[in-house]
Amino acid sequence: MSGNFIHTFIDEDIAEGGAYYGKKVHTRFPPEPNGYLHIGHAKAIFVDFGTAEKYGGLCNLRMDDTNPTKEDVEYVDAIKEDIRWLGFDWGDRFYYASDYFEQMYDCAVELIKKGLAYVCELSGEQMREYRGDISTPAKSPYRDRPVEESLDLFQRMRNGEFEDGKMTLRAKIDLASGNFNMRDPVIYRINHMAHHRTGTKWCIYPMYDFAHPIEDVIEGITHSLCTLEFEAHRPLYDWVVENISAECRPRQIEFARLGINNTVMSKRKLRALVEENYVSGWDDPRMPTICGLRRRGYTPKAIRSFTDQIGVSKVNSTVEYGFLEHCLRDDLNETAARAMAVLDPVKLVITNYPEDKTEVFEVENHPNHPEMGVREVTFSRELYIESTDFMEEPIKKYQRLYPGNEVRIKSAYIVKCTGCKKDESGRVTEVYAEYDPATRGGNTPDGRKVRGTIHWVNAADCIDAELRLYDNLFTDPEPDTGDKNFLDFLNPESLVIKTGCKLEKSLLDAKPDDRFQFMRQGYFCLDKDSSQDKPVFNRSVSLKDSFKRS
RNA sequence: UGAGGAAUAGUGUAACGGUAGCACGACAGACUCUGACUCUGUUUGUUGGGGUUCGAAUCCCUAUUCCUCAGCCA
Repeated sequence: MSGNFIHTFIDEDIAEGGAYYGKKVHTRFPPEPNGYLHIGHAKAIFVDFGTAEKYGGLCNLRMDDTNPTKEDVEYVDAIKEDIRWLGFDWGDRFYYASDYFEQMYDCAVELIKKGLAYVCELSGEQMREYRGDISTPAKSPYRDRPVEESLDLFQRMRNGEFEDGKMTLRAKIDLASGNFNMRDPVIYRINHMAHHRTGTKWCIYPMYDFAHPIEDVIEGITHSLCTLEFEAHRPLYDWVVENISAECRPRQIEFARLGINNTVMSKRKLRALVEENYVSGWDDPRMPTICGLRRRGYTPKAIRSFTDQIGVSKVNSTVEYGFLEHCLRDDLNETAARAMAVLDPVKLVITNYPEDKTEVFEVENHPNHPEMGVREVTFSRELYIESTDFMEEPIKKYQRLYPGNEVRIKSAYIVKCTGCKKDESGRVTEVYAEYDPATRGGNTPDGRKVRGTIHWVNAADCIDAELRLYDNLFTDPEPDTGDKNFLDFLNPESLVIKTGCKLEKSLLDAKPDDRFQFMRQGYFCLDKDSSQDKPVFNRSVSLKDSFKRS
């Protein structure tokens, strides 16, 4: 792994020594349990866990659950499962920010006592009005409230004496700061709502800017890695760490979040896609969620390879979706078993092959990995082949079936095309060919060159299946920038269901985690909807096709 | 016109002040019982303008462009 700017910062910290940084590098991944993890989180997970790993340190998993209005236990388990699936391990360091509420409260009291926080009775509307602007400082008539009074009011806020929004606790910093986050930010608000873990014990909850640095201090985090939008919050982060009784000084470092073209990544939008039924659920194979990618057939290795290679920087960037696909192909090419499947079947009749004869051929499961073994497929007079593997009038450089041309029927025989039959509309219904018995097994004893090899299944001995082919959910590279609305760019062809596909019999034994490469059709995996009666396979990604139809 | 960031090929990402490299893509070719894989080759880049220096992507000045911030969200 090559170094990135975060490593440079950490190296500097280590070089400077100091009481704290002599210890192990300690990071954390702090999702809010209000939705499912997506590929963007995978990058953050890689940065957080990967950085700790690089320095022989530790990374905690922490649920940042300081706002009960949006959070739910349902997400906690899903998040843990996804991270585990990606292959990261937080050991016994799984925490909830809500477990620190008492300590956060104590910190708030400490700030009030130091004259660094006060209870403010401005309403939300008033606060907005009083916030000022670039040239006008903010104001609050409650700023100089005596410490004792704030202490009393804050206690009573906690006791539940006031309704939501009635008052807030604010840090007393700088009402004229050019950084609005420093204009006496709210650090506690009243919210009479049951929290998914603490129930009704609390009716006041700390704000992110106040809670996060405290969480980091409590856990002994050395480097708090987060995304770029928190850059302007760093002065506040540092302010909190400096003004509470902290035993360590975590350093916040920001990096760019992941963007992928033709993809939306915000939880709000993904939720809209799910709730308005544009997709089948959070794990719809078209979703950029971890569970969606998993169902699509992505492997943890491919995702880690992706996050590893896109790099970490402070530049807002958009990675091409094709790069994610490349990473998947790269993995699956080595590990996926080969199998034959015909998506658009047309019958091929070997006219000089006996009608009642059946042969069994052994086919390798992987051309480069003999240790993956072989499987048996049956062969007889009538086969199904891909309709695109025959052209009555071949185009330039076409090397598959056309009258007079020879091709290899994968692992079986070499056949010579003799013609075809068409229906009244001109559609080819059957293709005819003659086989050469001397080429059994697909060999050419006379050394003749046969350019094309096509895949097939035995018409009398195959399974009927449904294949689902996916494309990007959006047709626009940046579906939600400027005045655009991402819903206007939903791709109507993002899911193409192909029924009546003919698969070789061995695929009946497929298991959920198996991955297959269907010759020239891409990589597939069994879908969770699949059953013995109705096998369903998802295409994870297509194969590259350099054949130019001109 | 406030504050904080960022600009390197089509995309992403490297380069103590010392030959601008890597990956993906694209293009061309070789190989092939997958028009895949693999291999070979080609293409394209330091935002503009000054300055310092023997030497600048890197340091300085300046211009331009883009991103983030005025939630009692995170």
